[in-house]
Amino acid sequence: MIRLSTKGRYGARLMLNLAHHYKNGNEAVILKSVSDEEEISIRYLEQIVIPLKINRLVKSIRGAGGGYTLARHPSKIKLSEILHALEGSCCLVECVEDSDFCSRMGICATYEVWKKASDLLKDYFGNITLQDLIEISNRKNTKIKAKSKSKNN
Amino acid sequence: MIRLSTKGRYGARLMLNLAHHYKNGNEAVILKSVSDEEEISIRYLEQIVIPLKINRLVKSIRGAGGGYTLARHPSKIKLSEILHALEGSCCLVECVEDSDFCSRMGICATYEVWKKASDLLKDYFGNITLQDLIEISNRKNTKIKAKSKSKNN
DNA sequence: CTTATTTTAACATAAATATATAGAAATTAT
DNA sequence: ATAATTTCTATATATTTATGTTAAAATAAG
Repeated sequence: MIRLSTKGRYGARLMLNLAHHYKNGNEAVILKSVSDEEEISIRYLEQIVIPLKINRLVKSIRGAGGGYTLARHPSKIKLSEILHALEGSCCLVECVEDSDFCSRMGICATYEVWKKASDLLKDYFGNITLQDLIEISNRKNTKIKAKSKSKNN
Repeated sequence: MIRLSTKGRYGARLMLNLAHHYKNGNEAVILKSVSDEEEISIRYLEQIVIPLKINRLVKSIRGAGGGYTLARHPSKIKLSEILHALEGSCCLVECVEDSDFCSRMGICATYEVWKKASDLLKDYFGNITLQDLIEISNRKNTKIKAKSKSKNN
């Protein structure tokens, strides 16, 4: 499949969840709370958060009262950075980033196509920040609220 | 990873190989020859060719003198059709095609983003035919020939 | 200062899926 | 019949996805 791995998808949701809690002085959020809200196994979240920390997208605070926070303002974190941290790259096929991966690069017509498709995605994800996701999320939520309100009337 | 599976990649190369042999009355090509030329395990090609046949992108001719041929002219076969046959879908994440996949669709901001990214890819692959790949391939080859020629002079 | 609690961090393991190989039966041309 | 080739089924290996267990660090309470 052309598929974004669960790491990339769950990681994006983890980051968006932290972004939602970013206001109010950016208090630390524990993974248990993310796990409950996003319905993702806490054990799996623990693994996902490691590369995010290594790539300085989140900060960790250990011990009681600790948790995780975004390392920067949501508007300063691009989706492409998150995916890059979690997927190792943002490209569709390995041969696009690692020229040693396949010796046929020079003659392979499909290489050109995968390359351009990867660039399309990279551009797209490079222009979306967590702030954008928050706004999309808010729009969706207010729509839902409006709907359920009109139902009751 | 955001990754095209080997099925998709190998399948595209298999189809491109058949397309290269399409001229001359579209003679049948045996998988052994594809395997040798593309350096892909023949056993694996056997598995990959089945969905291509089911989706009527190739025709099979059994027995001695048999092999596989394209079902239509290369200009009439889109890359998106090949990927769809092999990947089941052309989308980045399952929730985009299968609304039962995730109950959070209504509130999930990331859904919107994966959806648009999937559409980007779908559009891109929907506008590339095997004929286009042949032309890219020819351009690449003549360039290589020109280079090795100038090296000798 | 000691102990208990909260939380991250690290390591190990299990389950599911994707990738790849192997053997042999079925079909067809000669 | 015989050789060439697809087709089917089984199996092996690697990678991804997910869970479980324990250790380490920081804080809070007494």
